[in-house]
Amino acid sequence: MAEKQSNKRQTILDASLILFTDRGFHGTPTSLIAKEAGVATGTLFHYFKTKEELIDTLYLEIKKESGSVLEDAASCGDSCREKLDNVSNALADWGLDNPRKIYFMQQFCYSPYISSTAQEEGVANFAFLTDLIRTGIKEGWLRDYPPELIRSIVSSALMDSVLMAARESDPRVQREVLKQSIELVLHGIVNE
Amino acid sequence: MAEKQSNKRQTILDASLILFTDRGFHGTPTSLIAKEAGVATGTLFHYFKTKEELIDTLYLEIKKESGSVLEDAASCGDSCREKLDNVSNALADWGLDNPRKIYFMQQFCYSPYISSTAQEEGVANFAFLTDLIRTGIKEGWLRDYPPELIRSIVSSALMDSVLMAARESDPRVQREVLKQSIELVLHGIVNE
Amino acid sequence: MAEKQSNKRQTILDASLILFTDRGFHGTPTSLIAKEAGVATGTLFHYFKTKEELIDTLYLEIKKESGSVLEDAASCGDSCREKLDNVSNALADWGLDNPRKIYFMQQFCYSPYISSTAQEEGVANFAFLTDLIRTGIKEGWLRDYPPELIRSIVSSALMDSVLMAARESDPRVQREVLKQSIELVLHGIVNE
Amino acid sequence: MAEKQSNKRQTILDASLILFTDRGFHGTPTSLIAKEAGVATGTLFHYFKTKEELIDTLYLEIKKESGSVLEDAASCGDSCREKLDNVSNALADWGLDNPRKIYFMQQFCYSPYISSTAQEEGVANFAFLTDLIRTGIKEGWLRDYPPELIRSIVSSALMDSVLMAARESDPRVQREVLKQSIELVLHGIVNE
DNA sequence: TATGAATGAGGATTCATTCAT
DNA sequence: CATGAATGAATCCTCATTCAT
Repeated sequence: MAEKQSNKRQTILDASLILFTDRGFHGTPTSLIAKEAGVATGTLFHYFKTKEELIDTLYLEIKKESGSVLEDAASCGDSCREKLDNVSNALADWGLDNPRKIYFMQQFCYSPYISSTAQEEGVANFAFLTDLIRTGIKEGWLRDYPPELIRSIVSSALMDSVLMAARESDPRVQREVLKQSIELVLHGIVNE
Repeated sequence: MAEKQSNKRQTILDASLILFTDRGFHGTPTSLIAKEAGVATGTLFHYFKTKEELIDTLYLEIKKESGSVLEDAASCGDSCREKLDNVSNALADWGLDNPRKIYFMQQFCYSPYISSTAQEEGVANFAFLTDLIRTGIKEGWLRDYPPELIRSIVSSALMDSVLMAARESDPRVQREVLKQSIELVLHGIVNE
Repeated sequence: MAEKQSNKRQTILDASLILFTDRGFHGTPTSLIAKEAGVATGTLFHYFKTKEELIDTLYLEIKKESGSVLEDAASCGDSCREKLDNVSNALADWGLDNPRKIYFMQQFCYSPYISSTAQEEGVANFAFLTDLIRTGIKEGWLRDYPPELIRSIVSSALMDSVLMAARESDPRVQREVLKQSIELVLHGIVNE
Repeated sequence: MAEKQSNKRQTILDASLILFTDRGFHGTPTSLIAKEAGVATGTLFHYFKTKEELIDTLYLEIKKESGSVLEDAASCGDSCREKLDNVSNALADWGLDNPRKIYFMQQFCYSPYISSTAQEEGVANFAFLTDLIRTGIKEGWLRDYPPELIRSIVSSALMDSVLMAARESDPRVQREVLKQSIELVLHGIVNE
């Protein structure tokens, strides 16, 4: 009932994620995306006016998805501290399930390929994190540093760690690597 | 006196760094690099067999330069702790002086555009950092976590911070941002 | 009515034959072929993945056409001797009508430009000739020499003669030259 | 005393013959010729003003060499008939010793790459053959056909045969193939 | 003579995008 | 909605040739 929209659109986005992370933007012709998605080249341009729009869309959808995953995690905690722990763990879980999405964000977040408007829109999905940090500082258990800076450091360190962990083959090792990363990073920002 | 060798090679590398960080690999035709460097297109290919070789070379030279800057800083400290501080500060200083080089490394370090052999060669320049960390752990003042993981977290967090800082216009603010970042990051990895 | 398939492919092949025989492979840019054929450069590469594939295709189509012309001629004779005469005359007729095709084959048959697989495929179209010669030898009226050798000598001599004849302007002279060539060549291979 | 001219010129011509027959004109950059010849690119252009001049020169030298080999052979016979036999055998001998030179002539004699003046000059070296044939016709033992046509047929058939023979590995087989070819071809042009 | 760095016009090929069906 | 043939501007790279040393 709800999922009316042709599934071709999603098929194209799925194929794009794989191809872009494997071969980069430039290394991925639209014709190849269409072929892998099993549609005609013209069809791709029905759903996305240009290649850039396709890229932006994919970027935003991933940003949105990860943002809401983390926001859900935050809402499941009672204390602010607990919320931050939940968020960290949720990022680890989701990242290990979706390493390509993490890779995509890391690889291209500063890329000139992504339009700056998409860039800004994407970042907006994580505004709640800054708020969370701000609260933690007020409560005194987070060190008193610029919330934006804390958020930036935490997220870049954790995203990189997810990528490191994803390179391990044993899931137990993956989880261990991320657990340690979280400990290291959070230890840096809490008092005591 | 001594540096006879044609400077065109270096001119091409310099122009490439600016163009690549402004416009990305794909957005930078070799013809434009040649034009900006003030040489003929053929000359570019005289020094670099392909565009990819140019990219790899630039990547490796930057990795090498930054590696040796940090290594020099490390050698100027007496204690291991002092060495680590010096390295952190050196990264901040060099990064603020060469934000494009940081940007280049961040933007492309996982990029499919850079050959994996160049990737590996580049990483080798930072092996001494892992050793330094290992020593710190043995001495007891660094927390006992996998040295590779610590190095990865510190470097990704600091490089990101350099980029944040570089966006500030006031040099004083830039230095302050980086000072805070170093405090946050190091606090995460030392005991107590 | 039936030939729906875009005729652009054939247009490109036709233009190629003229240009290649006039200017050689190297002297014929793909852009010029496209222009003469009245299509966009991209279209040429839509039908032929590379310039070499275009060349191979043209070579093979000509070999196939000439092969089937000669085979048809052979099938129209009662005796083996008659078949051989028919084949010789058919080569003369077809050659005078299509001197460029003869020229193309002569000029490039051993050329490094044509892939060796195309080379072999092309030769296969004339296998029936060797069989014909073999029969003639068994019947006793052809001299007992290696059939392959006979075929090679006859065809190289006649093809060259077609080219000589084609240089004459008067069709009557052309026919006379070829009649004489056939007499000379066949006289060399028959007994008595 | 006599061989003053720098041997580099000859070295370049030697390298050219090998490269041109292996890779064709277009597939052989002047830089590669220079490298194989062990000289600088500039040196090549000291001896040959352009690439075309190099090609023409090589073509003419080969034509001249083969022409004089055949002319020498002709001069060693008493009767006209004997001369023709000697010429045929000399072509076979020289061809087997220099298959690349035969190949070069065959591959490129009609090529648009060779200037038409070089073409004509080259053919001039074989004028004596036409005279020889003309004499043979007058003497009555050669069939009365246009001498030019006879010469053309004989030479194209024999050159092709040399190439066929050269593909054989056993020298004995090579000689046998050529002996048979000569028998076939000459049988076509003599009376009786 | 000999060198080889430098040149830049030219050429094969790619690919985002359109549009008639 | 869907198709895929057609387009042609744009790009990477080659290579004959020059010239300062």
